[in-house]
Amino acid sequence: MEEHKHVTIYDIAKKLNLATSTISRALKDHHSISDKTIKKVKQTAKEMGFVPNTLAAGLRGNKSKTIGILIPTVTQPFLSSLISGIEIAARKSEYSVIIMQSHDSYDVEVNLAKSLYSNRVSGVICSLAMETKDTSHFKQFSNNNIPLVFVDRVPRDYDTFRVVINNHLAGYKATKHLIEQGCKRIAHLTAGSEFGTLYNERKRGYIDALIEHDLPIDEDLIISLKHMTYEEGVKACNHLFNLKEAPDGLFAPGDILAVSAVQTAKKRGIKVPEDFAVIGFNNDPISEIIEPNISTITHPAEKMGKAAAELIIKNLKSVKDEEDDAKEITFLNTQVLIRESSSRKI
Amino acid sequence: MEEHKHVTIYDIAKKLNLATSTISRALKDHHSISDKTIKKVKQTAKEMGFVPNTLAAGLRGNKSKTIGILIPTVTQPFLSSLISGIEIAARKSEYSVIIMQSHDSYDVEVNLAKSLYSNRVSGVICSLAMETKDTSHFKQFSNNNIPLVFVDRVPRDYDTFRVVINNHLAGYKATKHLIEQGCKRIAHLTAGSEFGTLYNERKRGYIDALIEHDLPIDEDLIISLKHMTYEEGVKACNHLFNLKEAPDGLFAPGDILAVSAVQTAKKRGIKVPEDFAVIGFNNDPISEIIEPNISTITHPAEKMGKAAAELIIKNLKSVKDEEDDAKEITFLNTQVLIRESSSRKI
DNA sequence: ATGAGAATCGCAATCGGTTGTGCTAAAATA
DNA sequence: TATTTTAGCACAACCGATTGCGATTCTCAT
Repeated sequence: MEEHKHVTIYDIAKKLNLATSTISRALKDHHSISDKTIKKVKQTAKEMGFVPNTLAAGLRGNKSKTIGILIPTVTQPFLSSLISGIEIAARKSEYSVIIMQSHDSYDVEVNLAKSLYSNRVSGVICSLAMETKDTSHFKQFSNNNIPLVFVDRVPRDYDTFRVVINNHLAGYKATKHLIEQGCKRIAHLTAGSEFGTLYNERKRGYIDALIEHDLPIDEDLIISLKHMTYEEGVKACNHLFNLKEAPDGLFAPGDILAVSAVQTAKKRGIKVPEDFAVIGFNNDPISEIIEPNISTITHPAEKMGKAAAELIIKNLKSVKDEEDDAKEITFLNTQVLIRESSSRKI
Repeated sequence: MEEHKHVTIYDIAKKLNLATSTISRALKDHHSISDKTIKKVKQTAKEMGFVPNTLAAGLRGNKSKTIGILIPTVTQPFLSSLISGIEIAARKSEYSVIIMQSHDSYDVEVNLAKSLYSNRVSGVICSLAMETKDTSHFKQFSNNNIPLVFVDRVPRDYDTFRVVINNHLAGYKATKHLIEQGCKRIAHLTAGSEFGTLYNERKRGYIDALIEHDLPIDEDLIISLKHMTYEEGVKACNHLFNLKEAPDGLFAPGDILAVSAVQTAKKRGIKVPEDFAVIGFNNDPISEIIEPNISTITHPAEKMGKAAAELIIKNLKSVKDEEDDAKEITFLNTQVLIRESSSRKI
């Protein structure tokens, strides 16, 4: 197999009898290069099939026009949509995207963070692993002016960019909706001992809604899960239905859990939404296909990804404009989508 | 903000009064370095917080320990699972994964291929865009000994690695299953004017099964879609149900289409599977959650991703072992999962 | 025509590992 | 003791683009 040698700016320089510096500048429309030189350089660059070597540029500038994504997994609808949003926004500014999965493991996350740093990514977008209770492995980015954005599962105490929704408000709205449908004993699933704020906030919203409507808070109706999976959802729901005083509603902080609840209820002959109203979270594709389709809270995954990527890129451009108020939390709106699983015809 | 300077092998060398070459070799257990030197170097490297600069290494060796993924989108269950498999296998060998979405556009795919090349990826894994009818933009990889693996949506005529299932056999098995359930008029959805082989193969399997069982091939029952979406599925199914002689079964080459078929049927009062049996493809999560849950063909996405990544990594290691029979098509097994949407109690 | 200033372009260092080659000292063999 | 090996490490070129600074050429105005 023949070894095609890569075409470099040196080759172009030699062919045109110019200095490599001129080539380099011409290729990026530097003002100190004449228009005709620029045109000539670009022309022959194309003819020779020149493709810039990102690595060389990255080494020199100590950055790689690459955004690192560090998330639990890529297979959850919310996260794959997030990735999509990031990728689209990044590409628009000619950034590449490199992806790593923590699988919700703290140790893995620590390793991958180092690997991202090793790759000299220009910025990092992260949604924390379930296990993570300490974020010191992100200091290497902060310490080196590598913009860091946490999305969705954000740490409680790290002073950096965040892109989140108002989880408290969302939890409140979801619960209030159920109350308005006549539910008196609303159950809630949440994450056990969480370091981040996401599920805690939703739970707070749930509790505040109950309080506001003079409903009692029954700890028996609040179940902590280790993982947000279908199986754990089924287990929790069966537990709930076996209570002496079973719930008549459920706010699940994820659509998969809502699906498991609806199906577990049906299996036991419990009518949804008449006997048991359910609202989920995220507006996953499945929520509107399942029967009954599931009320949920919208979660603008792609928009959040776009916002996160743009935060990084903007911050990278304006190195000198110290003015722009960094470290800012971005809130985005969410809506209650009322569908069959919670609309009682009262 | 303080500018932490990166620790380099030069810093380590200075501190230990050794040459940088010794540090470099020691860090990767080169045989020409004594054990105690290795130990000492690794020790102080850790103490000083040394993190290797991937870009520098990549520039020197003209490769980046990175695998590029070029696929239509990351939000389809099959593709996100594929990514997951690739990422896991890649990480095991300390490769990173960089992802790009063609959004089924040929022009975008061409651009992204160039970008991957510019990033000096070690290898490329690609599932072709729907639009793509020409693969000359992949020659840059082949010409430079960058391993290229096509997965699932593979080109018809490119001599390189492939990871696919036996689509003909799968289509045959799916159709045969419907026939065995008593279906006489089985419809089929497929992709219009496809350059690749995927949907054509499934269709061939469908036709061969019909022929083998002496069933007529009715072109009215075969509909070409432009995109494999829920909406197009609904449209196509409504068309089918409006035929004078409506079908009594459907082989859909994707679970989303199967879902759309089942729901369209239900909406029209057509009983599934009694009046209309359906089998999908891929075993997407939704297929077993929907009611009735949907018979389907398994498609081992993660395993295929793993296989593709391993193909690349193995091929990269053995540069000299010209022996290993490259350019080999990997076939993987698939199964018919019989669920409610197609099991008639005959 | 000539000097000031602007417009262009070249030189060479630099980023941080990698690796072929060569040198030196210690270990092995004669 | 003399000589051949071998282990252990140092030198320096190299990958390809970037960029500060200096040098040269060109443009007008005087």
